[in-house]
Amino acid sequence: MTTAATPRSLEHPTRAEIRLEGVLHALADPVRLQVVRELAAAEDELSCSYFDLPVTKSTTTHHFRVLRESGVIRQTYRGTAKMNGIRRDDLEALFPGLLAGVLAAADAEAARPSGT
Amino acid sequence: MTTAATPRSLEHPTRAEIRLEGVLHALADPVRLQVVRELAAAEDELSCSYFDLPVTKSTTTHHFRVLRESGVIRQTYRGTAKMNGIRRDDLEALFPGLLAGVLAAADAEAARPSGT
DNA sequence: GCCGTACTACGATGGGTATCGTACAAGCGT
DNA sequence: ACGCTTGTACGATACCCATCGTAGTACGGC
Repeated sequence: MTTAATPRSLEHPTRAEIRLEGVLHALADPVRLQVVRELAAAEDELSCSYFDLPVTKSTTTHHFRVLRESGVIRQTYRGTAKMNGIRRDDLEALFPGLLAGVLAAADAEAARPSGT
Repeated sequence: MTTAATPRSLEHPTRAEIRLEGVLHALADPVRLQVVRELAAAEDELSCSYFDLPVTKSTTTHHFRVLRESGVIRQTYRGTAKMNGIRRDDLEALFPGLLAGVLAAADAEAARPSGT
């Protein structure tokens, strides 16, 4: 029983609650930007464990939460896995072209020879 | 004399040194985003003292430095004043459309009724 | 030469946050 | 039922950073 019911629901900001500052902040971290890029590349939703990030699992959870709470991604439970998808429609409605611009910029930077 | 010559030069990252992460970080702060928006709206360069920011002068200096060191703006001395201008060409060459996208997003957010 | 304006440098401070480890919870498969 | 996989919660830590105040430097004007 444990508590009768833990529907495992996740809090997401509504479209109106998404703040540009928060989105930019979320995207300003290299780990999170990598997640968003992979998520955007894959049309499907991806589980958290799909990603091979250079941090521990605790930190991974933290980053996914930042992305969710900033409104960049939507998370849903699917069994033991947690699926992640970009909130394209919401972001596009609020900030048209922003996501595409950032993703293009990330691609451009990744293609740069100074990729250390 | 002081030291014979203090050309008052300011260090700017070269175009190749500009990092997307740094740019996004710079733009993720509300004070700095406000500066960039005003700077983009005005075609001319603007002095630091032109801006009416909700922080002290020390903090203002700090924010302008972050913008300069991230490669978003270019600063030049003009007498006692320090003029600021957006590095449009460099940003456009590196991340085409990014600046425009962020500025449009900022405008969109500012136009939102939930502007608290 | 002096003063005022514009900006800077330095130090202090407080809050945010990226990171980790460990211990735990939830669900699936056998 | 048991354990494995997946992800979470909590606490600790260390660093970054936005903010301030005060003192100081640079330059132009009087």
